[in-house]
Amino acid sequence: MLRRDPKCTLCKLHSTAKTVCLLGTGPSRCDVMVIGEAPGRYEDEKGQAFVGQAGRLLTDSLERAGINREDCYITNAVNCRPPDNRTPTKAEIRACKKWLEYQIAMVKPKYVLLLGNVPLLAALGTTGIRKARGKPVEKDGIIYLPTYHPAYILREPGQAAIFELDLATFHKIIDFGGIPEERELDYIIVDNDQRFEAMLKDLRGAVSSDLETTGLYPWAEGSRIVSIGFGTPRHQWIIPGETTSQWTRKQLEEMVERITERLDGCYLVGHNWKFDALWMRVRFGVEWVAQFDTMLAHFLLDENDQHGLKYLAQKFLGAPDWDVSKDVKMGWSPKMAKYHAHDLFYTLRLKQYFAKRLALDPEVKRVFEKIMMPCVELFTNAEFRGVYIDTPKMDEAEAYLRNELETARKELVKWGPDINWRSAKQVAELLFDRLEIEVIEMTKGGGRSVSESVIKRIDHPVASAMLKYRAADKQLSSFIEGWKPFLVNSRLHPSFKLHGTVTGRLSCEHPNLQQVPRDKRIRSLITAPPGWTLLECDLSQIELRIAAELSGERNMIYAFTHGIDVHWLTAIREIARGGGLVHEVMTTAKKYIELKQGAVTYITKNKVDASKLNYGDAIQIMLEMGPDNAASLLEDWKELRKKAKAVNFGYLYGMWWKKFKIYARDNYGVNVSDEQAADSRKAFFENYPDLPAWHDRQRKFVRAEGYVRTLSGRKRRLPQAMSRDNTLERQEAERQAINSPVQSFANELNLMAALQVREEYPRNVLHIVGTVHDAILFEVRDDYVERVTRRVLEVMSGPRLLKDFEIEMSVPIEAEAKIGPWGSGKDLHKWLSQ
DNA sequence: TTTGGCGGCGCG
DNA sequence: AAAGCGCGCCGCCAAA
Repeated sequence: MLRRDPKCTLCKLHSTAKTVCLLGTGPSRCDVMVIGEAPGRYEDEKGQAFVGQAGRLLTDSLERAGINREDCYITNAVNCRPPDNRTPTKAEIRACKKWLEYQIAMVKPKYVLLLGNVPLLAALGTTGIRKARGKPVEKDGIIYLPTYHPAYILREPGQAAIFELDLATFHKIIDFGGIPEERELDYIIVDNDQRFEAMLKDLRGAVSSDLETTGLYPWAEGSRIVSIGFGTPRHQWIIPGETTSQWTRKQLEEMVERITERLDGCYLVGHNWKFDALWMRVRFGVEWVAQFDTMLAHFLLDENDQHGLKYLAQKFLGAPDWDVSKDVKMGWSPKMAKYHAHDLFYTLRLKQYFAKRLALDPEVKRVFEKIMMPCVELFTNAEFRGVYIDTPKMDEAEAYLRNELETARKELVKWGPDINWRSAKQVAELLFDRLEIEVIEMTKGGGRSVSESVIKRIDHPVASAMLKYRAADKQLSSFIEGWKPFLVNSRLHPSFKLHGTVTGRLSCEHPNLQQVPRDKRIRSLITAPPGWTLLECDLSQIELRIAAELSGERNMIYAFTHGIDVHWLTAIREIARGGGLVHEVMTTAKKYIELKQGAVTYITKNKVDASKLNYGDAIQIMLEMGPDNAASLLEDWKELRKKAKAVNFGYLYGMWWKKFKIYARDNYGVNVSDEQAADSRKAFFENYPDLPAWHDRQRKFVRAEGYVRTLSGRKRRLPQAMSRDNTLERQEAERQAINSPVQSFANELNLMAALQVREEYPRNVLHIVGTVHDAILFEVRDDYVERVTRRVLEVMSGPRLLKDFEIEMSVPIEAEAKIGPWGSGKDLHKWLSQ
């Protein structure tokens, strides 16, 4: 056991220090050692190292990096306090080095963190912390990582990020058991049978896999897999693929088959695995299921960051930039093999690291394991199946739209024969310069806006032709022409990105299935092939239900538990308050009573007679009959509900009345006065009095913590909310803190249901072909439509996975089904009676 | 010739 | 003073 020497006289510091030879603290034998500069005033007084402000910062930062201070031996390069807070001199460092060597000999650390220039000089004999920091150095079998001293961070808070990054690097080194970038790859090109057999034997435990391909779209003409790779903790195996002459097609197929068997017992790791799984499915017809996707793991750990493999490897593992040019990646070469080996190597290493990070947050980990990873497989299948397109109908739609476009164009050329009507700039010049129409709005970039909202307000014959042109042009270019390049055997294969949004919703591209117009002419092009039926099931009013659940809003909860449509409730309450539409309310209510052959009973159990109907009762009856009944009696009510829906979402998520004014004008051509608009907002919160407190709770939480969580535990990090000043960014973050848990959980419910339904039916009966935020699209075999529809609605109103997440909802969840071509499907009742 | 920002607009 | 949230795609246009 090492003994300190309070009578040490190796340098002059003993004469001024209160505590002479203040040695370190921590386990006398451990892997990790931290070396600081010298005791400060507080340490000197206390006789204990690293207990001041800088010590606390060190402890916190170590913890954030995943290192427990208790597991480290912490000491200083110089063990007596230099007077006047000066740094130790070189001579003092040299003199005290003996003590440092004793301590190292005792502790026998594998990894040493050097805090600042003084320990850098003491341990490695070099100076220049700015250059040396962040770069690990190996000496006498010990890995040293220099970084700044925490005291420097206290003085220069701007350097905190770098300090944290270095500590993260340090953690990685500990975790990895060495300096990542210095550890050599050991890759083997599988170019003969012996190597293939050796590879199979090596495929056990955690195995990373990755493909190199000729492109991004596996259905494209000439798409091929260039190489198939596997990474183990021992080797990286690269199999020359379809574009090489190393193996015949038959040999490759046999190899893939044997690998498939072997992978059964492995823990398969991929980065954006859906991509690779899809390629293997398309090119070889095999289904390789991964247990860990490093891209999705990082997405859950930081949704605000990028998730590319190279970026992450460099950020977390200190990897070099191993990227090569595009043409190297697309063709087989030794250079490409090495590149491929890097992908495999770092995918496996990232898995080690992210698995530990996920383990620190069990809630997020559960989302990863129970939702994200199962969804990788679900969407691989959805994308592989694709959506079926009614191509003859598509041709008809195209002809119709081309005709529309031409008609509009003929009208437009009367006003500007030489104008490119797709150019906002040229249109603005025509309208506001040549035709001298008054400028109505400016764009964000300072141009004169020619948006739909502006054109609608222009009283000139050119305006209506413009709107017609735009509508036809948009549909034609985005949904007819835009789809053609992706059409393969009458199917589109959109790509769903599980990491596509900060809230956890999916995004979709190539093409985007989630932005298909509701216009039947386009939407109904998506259908099912003969023998199958398209089924769409959506969670009704799901965001409002979740908002009601989270806020505990009494009126919303009442409405949902009593089967009242909340958008309708808002609409009716607004009418009752404003006192408008008296005539319409009375006649609709009367008609309803007559329809019901006399008296009706409404929720308050009062009996109402048509002849003695008063306005208050009429309002109650309107509420009870709901929007569909009302609309069947008077068309106008449909619009009204739509308007209320926008009001609900707008005000719910923090919209201000000024925006409501704009909304009312653009969507309903209603010019609302400032007073009316402000009043409508007030009324909304009077109708739903518990919402403000929920808004406040969310704001307070996000300001204090810098994040919010969904019911499932998924995190939305909003560091901007922690700003001390009430900046625009902070307010934005606060609104996101309100919206995010709602939007996020709505999506998760949808995914939970999709996962369960998929599990319950085999693929010869049902395919999920896509999701649209709160809806699932299926293809169902004709003879199963009724059974499946009933079951899907059941599952969506309470997926089993909620139990795994210990979520109990007091607000009921309901789902609706539409059977038939998308956008023109019928509900089950109508479908059965056809 | 390619890239990125912008305006505009489709969806939940 | 200013205040819904979340996306992708099209074409234009200027810069590289």
